Amino acid sequence: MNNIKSKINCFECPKKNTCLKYLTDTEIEDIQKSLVQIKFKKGEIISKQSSFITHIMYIREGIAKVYKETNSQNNLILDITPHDNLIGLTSLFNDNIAQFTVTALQDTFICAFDKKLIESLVLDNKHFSKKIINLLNSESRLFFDKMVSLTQKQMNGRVADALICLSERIFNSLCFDMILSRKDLAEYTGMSTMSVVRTIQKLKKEGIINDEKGKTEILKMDVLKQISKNG
Amino acid sequence: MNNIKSKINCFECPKKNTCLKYLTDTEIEDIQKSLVQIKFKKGEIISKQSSFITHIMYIREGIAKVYKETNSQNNLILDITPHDNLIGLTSLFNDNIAQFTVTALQDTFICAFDKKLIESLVLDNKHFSKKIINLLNSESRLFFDKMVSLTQKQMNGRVADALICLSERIFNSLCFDMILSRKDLAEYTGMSTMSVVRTIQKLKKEGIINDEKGKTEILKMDVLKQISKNG
DNA sequence: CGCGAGCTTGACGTTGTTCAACTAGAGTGG
DNA sequence: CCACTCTAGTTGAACAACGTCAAGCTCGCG
Repeated sequence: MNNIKSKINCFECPKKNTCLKYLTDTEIEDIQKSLVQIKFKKGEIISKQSSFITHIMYIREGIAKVYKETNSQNNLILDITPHDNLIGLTSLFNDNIAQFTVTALQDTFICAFDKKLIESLVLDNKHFSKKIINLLNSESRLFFDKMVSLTQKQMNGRVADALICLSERIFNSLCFDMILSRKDLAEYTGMSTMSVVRTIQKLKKEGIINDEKGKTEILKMDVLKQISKNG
Repeated sequence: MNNIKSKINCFECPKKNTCLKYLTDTEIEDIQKSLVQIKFKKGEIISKQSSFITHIMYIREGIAKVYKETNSQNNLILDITPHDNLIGLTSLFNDNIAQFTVTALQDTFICAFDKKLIESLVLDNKHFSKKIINLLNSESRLFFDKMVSLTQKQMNGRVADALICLSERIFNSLCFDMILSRKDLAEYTGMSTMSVVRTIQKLKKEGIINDEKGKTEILKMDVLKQISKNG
């Protein structure tokens, strides 16, 4: 973890239009004042379940995993969150205790906004408010779909869903770094690590994917989609 | 389904403080103007997945089940929603296609508010906005917990969770009408109907619950909670 | 009385987990 | 540079959990 000494100015930020699009210049100035920028190394904890939430975080660069720590040995990975996304929105106007842990899957660059400030912006700025509610609801939809995947599909389908998610939502490419360990994949799909291994080996043998030295390539996306559909 | 001829006046509504608490009198008047009140009989569809959403619904009386219809035979019941709750909030500032089907588990009395009106109230009224976001986020938390239950617990734990939910969240009583069929319970817990039956029979034999003629009683809540905790 | 929907039960097959042993590669210290 | 350790990944065999099939049951209802 590493606080950035020379803060990037929000007005000059190349991400300005992604993240601050709906804010006025005065509002961006307020953001700028309270802004904290932090770099996290791969594997580091960005936010810990049950701790006090003071900030809403914007992933400027990198990828994070968001998961519930449960009493059992296995966690449940709720979401893999790529750059240009906000983390912690579900704590808005709710209690300030983090509902999940967030860690960096790659080196990750975070802009942390004061939660109270964001809350007041949501109340004062209609465009921002609209966007935030829209984001919350889009997120909910992803979770509903994930819930269907987890309850209705069996191993092949769930692993296929995970791979499709990585390819389409996270990397936007058929070939990508396998940033998730087998155990991560297990916690993401609600399976055991060994079952994940076996399922992936099968997909490899059938020539549907390739997976070597941390690089995964989807060779037959159509077949993978079919597997996802059939459960 | 039955449109109410003599509309209940919002200002005289005994539920006024639950539902319209954060609105001004002028705003309540607007609500009143566009208000549609509908009675649904047990089993009737209140809102159908994939149909066009025009209204946000308030369950004035009754209980509804909210579920995803999937390609498989089995649906996934996302939530059992008791009276004094809003349905359809996840469609706010999102597209207008219903993401799930809602049916009445009991005779249910709905107040349907124009969605566009609600959206404009959310943008214009800070207190209301705050409350709506709070509701959305509280709902999300329930879903996260449900997801943990579905993925990490086995049958006993999941059935225990369902019964505890009915007792504590829906009926607020250890003894309640079993409004869910065995198939409903299966779709709520992600199990097969037969497995639900077997699990419930076991709980009965062990004297933890009683279940006769559509009435369910939790005899040993402490044991049930233990089962829920142990998975 | 007979019908049908929902519930129940047992036997059996499938799916997925667990345990244990083994492998490969990365990092460490001498 | 080599031995050593450590972790992640892999594999097979035994086992448990859960679903499926088929049959019978119950109860409300016409």
